Amino acid sequence: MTIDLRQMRYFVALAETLHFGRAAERLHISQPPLTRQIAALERELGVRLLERNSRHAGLTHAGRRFLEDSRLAMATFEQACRNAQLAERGELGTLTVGFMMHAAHTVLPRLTRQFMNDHPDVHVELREMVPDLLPDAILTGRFDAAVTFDPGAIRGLSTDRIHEEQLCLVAHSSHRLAALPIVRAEQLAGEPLIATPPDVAPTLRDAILRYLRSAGIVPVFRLEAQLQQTIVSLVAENLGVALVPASMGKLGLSGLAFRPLEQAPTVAHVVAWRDGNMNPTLRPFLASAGVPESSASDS
Amino acid sequence: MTIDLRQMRYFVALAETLHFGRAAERLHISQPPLTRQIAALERELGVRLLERNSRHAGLTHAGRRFLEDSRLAMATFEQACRNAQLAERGELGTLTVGFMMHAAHTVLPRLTRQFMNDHPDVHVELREMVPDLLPDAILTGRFDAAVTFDPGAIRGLSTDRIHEEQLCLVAHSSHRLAALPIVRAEQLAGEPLIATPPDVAPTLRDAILRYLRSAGIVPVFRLEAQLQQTIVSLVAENLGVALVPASMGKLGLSGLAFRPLEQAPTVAHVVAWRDGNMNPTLRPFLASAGVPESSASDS
DNA sequence: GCTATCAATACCTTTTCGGTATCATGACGA
DNA sequence: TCGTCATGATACCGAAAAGGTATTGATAGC
Repeated sequence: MTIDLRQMRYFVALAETLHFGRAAERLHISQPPLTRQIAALERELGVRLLERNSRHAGLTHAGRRFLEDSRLAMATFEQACRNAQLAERGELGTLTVGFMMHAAHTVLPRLTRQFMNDHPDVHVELREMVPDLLPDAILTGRFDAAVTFDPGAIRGLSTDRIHEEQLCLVAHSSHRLAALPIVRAEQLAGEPLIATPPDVAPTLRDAILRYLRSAGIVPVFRLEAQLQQTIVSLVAENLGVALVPASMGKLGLSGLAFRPLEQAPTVAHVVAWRDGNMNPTLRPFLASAGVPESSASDS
Repeated sequence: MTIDLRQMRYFVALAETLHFGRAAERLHISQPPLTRQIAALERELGVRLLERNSRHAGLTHAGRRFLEDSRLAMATFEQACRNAQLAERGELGTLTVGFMMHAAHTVLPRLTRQFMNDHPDVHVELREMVPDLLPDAILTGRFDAAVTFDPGAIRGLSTDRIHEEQLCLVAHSSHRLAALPIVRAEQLAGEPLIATPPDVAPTLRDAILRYLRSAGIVPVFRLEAQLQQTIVSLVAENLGVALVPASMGKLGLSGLAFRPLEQAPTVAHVVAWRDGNMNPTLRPFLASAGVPESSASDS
């Protein structure tokens, strides 16, 4: 078929006025081209769309049907164009965000709500993952962005700090350390500690190690688990104490004491993304996360 | 926008091959026009659809979105064209059929099933109506066709007989006439009859009158109702006897006796339509009803 | 650095589209 | 009944757009 959207547009105008002259005027063309295009349309369709009585024209049944369908087709076409523009501006599309479980208790909920409010037509896919696997998932393009502990400098990966919190001590309520209003590093000497394995969250593990070593303590790790939630649960069973991000205290588990540390170390959450990720929805997401325009764009 | 379906078609071909030369070949044009049309499309949309690396091209996120939407838009467009052709052939559209209630027990079910089987995309609207109002409803265009007792010759109305049946006597089981295997007109003398009012179904009323008068009987109508079903129900209450189309006996009401009449008069069902009704679904409907092509077309 | 490949550009030809003028037709009024 | 008016169809012309051929430009791989 050589039928054209123009012919469809002409036909709709004609069907709505049922008058070649007035329809042509509305289309900003003269009457003869309109007559010709309609004739061509009818010829190419092989369908009589209008009943002309030389006095006034009326739609045939097929014409009425074609009018409805034409309106739909034109709307669908225009929607396609509009969507392309929205997609390029990052206001329409899909964004896949990986995050470590711990972030579900800190920045992720508000970040997600903020972004989804500002960009209602972006489909967001959230994927939980242990921190050490996130950088690779971003670099291979499986995720567009990630929220995790700072993984340090990685080639091709940009990061921006969006959250920082102190570590605190968590111990069973009956533990001797639970009686202290504030805990000093030296007081942890010889205490069996529960922590994440070194490869799962190196930043967090390192922060704990540095803190203890600066007080001359050689830590004893007898029990390890990947998730902070798991660690806290194990502490609740009195299997040891742990240094965890202060936000874990908000979970409201009973039988536990969260105590501040003197000169407490901090851990940061970052949002991370691949340099050169062209998903247009990424920039708005970074903007919602508070990443400065400069560091978002020079990646 | 001056964006064209052609450009969309070109883009889809290009997006599917990701190669200007091969896409152009598939479109039966040479490569330069394709390059130009795609460039024009991107310019008019204001959206970069392809990432060209001079070695091979890839879709941008917006391009991927536009590809999906373009496929939908093109399909919708083609559907519009196809539908117009189907509508003209009467294979798609809406047919409104009025009918007298009595036809629901005779020809209407099989006629409707036949037509809907043969024309699955035609929407059928059935409207019950008392017989005397049907011709006007057709002439004013509210219905495309009607199934009713023969209304006689009406200007602008064509009819074709599609069903004929004898009248029979219906009486209460305890009635004296119920004992007879066959009933003669003379035996109805003085019997109170239930019938339709003269203006509701003149043909039927006249057939009954002629039958009785030919036997020299002056009928006594003490009770009248519009619907044959109502009449039969009243007979079941022993409020009188009635002459009704034989098909009423199939309803299976208990306590009633249906008896054949000697020299029984017949009543016909016709399908009726307005001369010059241009609804394309009407011809196929008349064909399903068994109306000869000649009488359907010369109207 | 050379070559092969592929998209972009230049330039020309053909097609299509729109504009003006005019014609054909049928309704309406004198 | 004839003239007039309204309206869609045709004829013809100029402008715009599309496609074709030849060529250039850029880059990946040897």
